[in-house]
Amino acid sequence: MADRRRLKRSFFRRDPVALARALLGHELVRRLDDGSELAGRIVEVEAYLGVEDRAAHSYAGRRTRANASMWLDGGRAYVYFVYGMHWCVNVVAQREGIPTACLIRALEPLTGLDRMHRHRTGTRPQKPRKPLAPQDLCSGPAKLTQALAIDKTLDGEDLTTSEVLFLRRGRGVPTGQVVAAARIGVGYAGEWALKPLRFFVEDNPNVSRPRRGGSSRAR
DNA sequence: ATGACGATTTACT
DNA sequence: GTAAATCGTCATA
Repeated sequence: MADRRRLKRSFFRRDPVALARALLGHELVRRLDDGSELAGRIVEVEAYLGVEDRAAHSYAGRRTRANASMWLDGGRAYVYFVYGMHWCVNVVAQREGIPTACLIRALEPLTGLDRMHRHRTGTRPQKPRKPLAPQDLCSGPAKLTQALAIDKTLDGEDLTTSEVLFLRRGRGVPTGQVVAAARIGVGYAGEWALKPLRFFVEDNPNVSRPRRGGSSRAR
């Protein structure tokens, strides 16, 4: 198959910080029921370190129906629902039983832009009413799930075998172009909110919040 | 049964 | 800058 570029299990079975950095530059691919393909290059990722990480859903071993996928083997998808209306997608790291993951925060749209645009501006809720520039399609964790039609049905999906959601090897990002900064939206996590666990491609217009930084605002 | 809370986005002052 | 939209899930009772 032309599956040669698909990232395999061994790629994912490493600590979440290493995985987050490694994911930059590779492609997230979504195949729809009608066979069309939507794809984007990963330009922003956050690492969630598991039971010790107060910002992680799996903090202190807290295990629920909603976050159960975090305990799956590396290379699975963890899709969760937030704020009553948005879905976000993670790539699970390490191995079964170790609940660490990487949140995909932004993509550089590559293929299927028109379809992405329709997904982003379709009927409510919380969707823009005006035409969007390419850099508005996938420049945020819930924007990209809208654009790629990712929701609960893909929670737990095995990215190493799935026909509808997977990762494809892309052009890597030079270390010098990777910026580390504090994670977004986790102000409740105390000092864990300050750690530089967010990684993005410098000067890429698709990054959700380009600013560098070591601090984050408390809620 | 009820209440509080988000790993966000958009629109508006 | 701030506020509203919106609801599944979990903790408490």
